[in-house]
Amino acid sequence: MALAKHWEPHEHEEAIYRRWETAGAFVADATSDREPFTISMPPPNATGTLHLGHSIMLAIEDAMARWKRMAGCEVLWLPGTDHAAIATEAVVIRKLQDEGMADPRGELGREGLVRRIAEFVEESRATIRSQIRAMGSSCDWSRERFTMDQQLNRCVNEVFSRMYRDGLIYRGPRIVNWDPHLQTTVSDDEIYHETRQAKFYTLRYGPFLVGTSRPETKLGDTAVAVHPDDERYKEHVGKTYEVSWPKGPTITVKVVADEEVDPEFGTGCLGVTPAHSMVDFEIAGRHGLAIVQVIGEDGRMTAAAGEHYAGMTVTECRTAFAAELEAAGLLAEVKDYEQAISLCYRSKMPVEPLPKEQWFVDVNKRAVPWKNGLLSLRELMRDAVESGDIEILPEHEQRKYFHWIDNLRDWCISRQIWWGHRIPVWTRNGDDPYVGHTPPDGDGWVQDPDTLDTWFSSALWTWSTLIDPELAQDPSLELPELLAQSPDFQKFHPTAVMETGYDILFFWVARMVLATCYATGEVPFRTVYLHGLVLDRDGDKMSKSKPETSIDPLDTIAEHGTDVLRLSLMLGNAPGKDLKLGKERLIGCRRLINKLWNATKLVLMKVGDERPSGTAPANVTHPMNAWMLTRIDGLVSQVDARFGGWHFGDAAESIRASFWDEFCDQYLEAIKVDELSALDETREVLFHALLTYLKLLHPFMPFVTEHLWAECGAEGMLIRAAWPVSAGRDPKAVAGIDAAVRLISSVNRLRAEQELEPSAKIELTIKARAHAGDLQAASAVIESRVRAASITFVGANDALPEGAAVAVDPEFEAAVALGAADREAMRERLTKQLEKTQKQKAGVDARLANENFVTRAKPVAVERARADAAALATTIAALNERLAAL
RNA sequence: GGGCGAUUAGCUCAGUUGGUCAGAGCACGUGCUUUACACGCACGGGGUCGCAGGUUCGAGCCCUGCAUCGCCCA
Repeated sequence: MALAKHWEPHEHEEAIYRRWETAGAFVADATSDREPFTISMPPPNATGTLHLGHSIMLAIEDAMARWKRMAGCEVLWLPGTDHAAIATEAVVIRKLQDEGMADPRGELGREGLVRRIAEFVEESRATIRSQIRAMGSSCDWSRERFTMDQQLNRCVNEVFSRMYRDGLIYRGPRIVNWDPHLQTTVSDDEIYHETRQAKFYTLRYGPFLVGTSRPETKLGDTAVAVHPDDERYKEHVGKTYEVSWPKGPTITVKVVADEEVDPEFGTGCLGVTPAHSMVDFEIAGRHGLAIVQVIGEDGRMTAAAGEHYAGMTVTECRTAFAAELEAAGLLAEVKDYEQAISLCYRSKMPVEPLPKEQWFVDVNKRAVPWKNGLLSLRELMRDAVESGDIEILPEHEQRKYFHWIDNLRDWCISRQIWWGHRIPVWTRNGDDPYVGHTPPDGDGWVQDPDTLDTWFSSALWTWSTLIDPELAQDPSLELPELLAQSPDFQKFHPTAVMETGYDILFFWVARMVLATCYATGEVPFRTVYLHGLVLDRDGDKMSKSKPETSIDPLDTIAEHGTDVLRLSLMLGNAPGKDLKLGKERLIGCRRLINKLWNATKLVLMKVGDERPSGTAPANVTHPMNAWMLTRIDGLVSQVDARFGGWHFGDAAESIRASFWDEFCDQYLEAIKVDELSALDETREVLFHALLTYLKLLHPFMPFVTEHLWAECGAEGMLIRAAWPVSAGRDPKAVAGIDAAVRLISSVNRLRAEQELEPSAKIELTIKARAHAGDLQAASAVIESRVRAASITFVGANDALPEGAAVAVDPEFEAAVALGAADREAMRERLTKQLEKTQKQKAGVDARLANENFVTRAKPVAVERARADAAALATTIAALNERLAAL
């Protein structure tokens, strides 16, 4: 039965996916002898919906997985979802509030709220699951994981406990980023900066002038710092002053000398507010200064700010305090200023630096055994990449990684929210804290109320997902035993590739390196492939406020099908490169799929109901067939090389180019000639070529290729077909057909130039300087492609017909005998070609005349130049002859 | 302020170790109901490779400076 007119994705995609799944095509076998290839899918938020960031991730990873699977690897692509602590808790609380619950935390209590969140997550997780399926993802659903699964919790507790015992986790007061809106700390990487128009105030401050953009914090100052070499203030260093603010309080400030102070900035005096600035906190630590907290966790001024200000919000206090300073004549100057403020990624609200008792990961303590030494976590992260154990692509991201490591501070891992892995620490009056993966024996123990940063559990993702869930329930097993006895971990870890967006390198990738090297002694992955952002056609971030350029993956799938979306994300895709995606691009991809569809239709018609084997025939007689086999062969090598170098966009592009230009435009047109299509070998080559293109394209457009594979009646499912292998055919052996292709093109150019009627048949004469045999063998093809009534071959030294339009090539001349030839047009073109050729020859000659070139350039280059000069000379002679004949 | 990039045809981008490297797709122009495909076919026009120096026999490619744009960090 003939193929339908067009590919209708919606009629087939779901059924095809179900066929793959039912056949178990995605399931990895931990007991196989095949080489493992593992990808841990970066887990989307369990409550999220598919966006283009997910789509590009899934498209790339699925292409990797399908390619490696066809190439014979035991592929495990492990899917999962993330509990996304802060985001999810906030969403559920808002939902409950919308439903009329004023204070969900207070009304439900901890257990109640966590249960509600868990229920919500469970329900909404189905959405993202089905969307990952809709993308065609060939991931192993039997191994799906969730970051809050039992065995993942076990791993989290194990790692926390071990780090605590090794002294790598400590509890201590430090300045943290406090989000008063979400009522939790956030890590350094969860904040971003924005510049806003603000005022810069300079206040009279005892004997000093001190500048600040946040005058309200000055209520909590305990020192004035100056640079040790600053002569202006030398006499003050070491003294203590009392500063009385108009409405209180009176603060006591010590004058200290500290290198950190920039004497050029402002007045060179820095009011030190240890409680509300990271830098000041460190200065305070160096000089043993008091810490006075004047801003509370609710974002309001504390009692320490004095009775007058206590209870005001920060903004209210700033206004009030500035006004009172001015009234008292203590405000020396106010100017406009671009202030960089810190905002929380989640809430988009300003974060307050506050001193707080929190859990931290110490990145500087040398306590990790690694390669015969004892390293700090910072050094460990550096070594894993520096040593080449982990490769980061694109390479320049590696430099950013090192830069980030150099500036890394201890990692605050505790969060004041309820949805997440609870910190496995229990305390009891008078006892030392108990830290472990199970609660302690005895009564009266209270577990730390905080939960861990989501990234702490995601940091274990590559291996905690491979721990056997049954074994994880046995508390008597130590972590090394759990690892040793989990078949999946043994077979599939370290993973091969971590494929994710470059925007997540520090949040996640670096932390996986840290936690995994520490806990398992193995790197989490060999290669980090970082893809770019998907932007709109103008190069801006996609945004709902720009609907005309915004593209939604689900809409695109509905409108064009999944293959179109995937291909549009893969063509032109290179590591680290942002991708501009517009509607035009989608249309372009749809065209390729349509072309594939129709080419298959033609091949099936030509091949007939009795299908050939699909393998390449061992021997072919017709040069056109040899040419096609050679082209396919070269393509396979090229695609392998590009896949191997992770250049997916280039791989897709080379397949597209070969398929369209060589297979469709040349070969499929050629086989319309009966003489060729009547050959059995042609049917075999046709079918073999088509199946090979289907295989090569499968990682990029799995649905339509799988469908066409079935339409071809090929064996089994394409997803399990063997990846093509190049036979290493010599392209020089088919140069004759390359010449024929050029000849067809030049004759058609003559036709256009002479403005021949499309239906007019021509009399063609060919003078072959090379490949005469192949050109003659292909004469029927040439005849059909250029619409010739007849072709006459003449010897290399014979004359061409008088008054004919002629095309000149280094290897042939082609003459179209036509009475009405437009001599002027032809003279013009030949002259133009002659000028161009002469210019080229002059360039080559000049090089060859240069003694330095001949003696100093690589011999290969010189030889090539000589060959070029000879070929150009032949062409020039022929062109001159043609012009003279006119 | 520190770091990382980018700048090649109207647009999106290829150009691997310096030597036919000035290319592709889209868009554009002309012609075509050629028996798979107008989501097509044939043919064509279009760029002093951001600017200025330098290295070299030779630079889109290497080096230096500048300009413009983008991202990350402070």
